[in-house]
Amino acid sequence: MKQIKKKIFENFMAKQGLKSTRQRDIILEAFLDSGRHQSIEELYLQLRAAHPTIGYATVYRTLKLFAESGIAREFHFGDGQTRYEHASEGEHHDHLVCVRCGAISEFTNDAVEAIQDEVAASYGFVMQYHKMELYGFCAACQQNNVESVNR
Amino acid sequence: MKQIKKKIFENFMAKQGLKSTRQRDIILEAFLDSGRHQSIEELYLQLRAAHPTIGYATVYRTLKLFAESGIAREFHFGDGQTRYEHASEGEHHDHLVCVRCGAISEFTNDAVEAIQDEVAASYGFVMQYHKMELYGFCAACQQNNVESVNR
DNA sequence: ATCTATAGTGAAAATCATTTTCAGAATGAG
DNA sequence: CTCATTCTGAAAATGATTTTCACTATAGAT
Repeated sequence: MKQIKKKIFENFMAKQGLKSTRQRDIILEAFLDSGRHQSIEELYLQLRAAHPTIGYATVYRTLKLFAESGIAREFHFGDGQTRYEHASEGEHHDHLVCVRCGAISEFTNDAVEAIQDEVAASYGFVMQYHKMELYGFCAACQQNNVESVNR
Repeated sequence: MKQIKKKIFENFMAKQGLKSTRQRDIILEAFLDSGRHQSIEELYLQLRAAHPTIGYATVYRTLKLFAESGIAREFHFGDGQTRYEHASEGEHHDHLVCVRCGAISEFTNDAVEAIQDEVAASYGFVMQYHKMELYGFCAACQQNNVESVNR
């Protein structure tokens, strides 16, 4: 999986006439190893530990390239930060976001996918992509009052 | 409907010990008369025509109050601007967003609502609210290549 | 109606995430 | 190895939103 994505990105860069650099390799590696739904800041701070010279702007720029190449997808969950998650061709899932601790989990539901196509069709829409997010209290946050933050 | 919302807001303000002011009345009136999905800037510019002295900050502050009181709902459609739409107790709908002209239409689908509850339950989630957005090309944009912008 | 504590306002400054600029550094096709 | 091109990091710029601050308006008590 990781190798496939590296390959996809490599092909994308070649096709666009863009160069492969040490920084991009480092950021790609870190992104692929990271948990899903990382914010740019989180990834930057993590990177910075091992590679103190990498700049914020480069992380921004590189994550944008990942999204363009198709190996990542951009997300906004209303907290003002852009997050990136790993993306795979043909694969789609939706999100459950805990409004208390911020934990984000994923789910897939075929019925939802089907209904979406139906709705789009009935409005004469040609759908490109869609988002579905359920916001509420996750199981953990209902039980304890601990400040559990886990994205 | 308009009167009901005014009443709801009035009650909310009273309960919070907040004052009723000329500006808030003006903004409320404009918001209720406006189309749905207005961005803050759009509403501000419209207001400014009739009331040149109203400040940007006041519009921001007042729209936040509308959202807190329940008569408005905040939305982000990925264009970096916050939009507010009219909200009513118990009523829910989702959105179709045209990626070309930006037109936003609404739809409701009971099956979607039902499935959402189901999914949330299966994850032990207590759902507060949810969002579903379909992005694609609206019927108009498929036909003509005109720069039709209509939110 | 008047006082007065409190909340509200507008303008400008501050903030925060993100983007751009710019001068120097790295890459890779030839 | 050369050299045009792309990259990079740091800092400045941007754009949306929030806060600050001195002043004003509101509303409950007098």
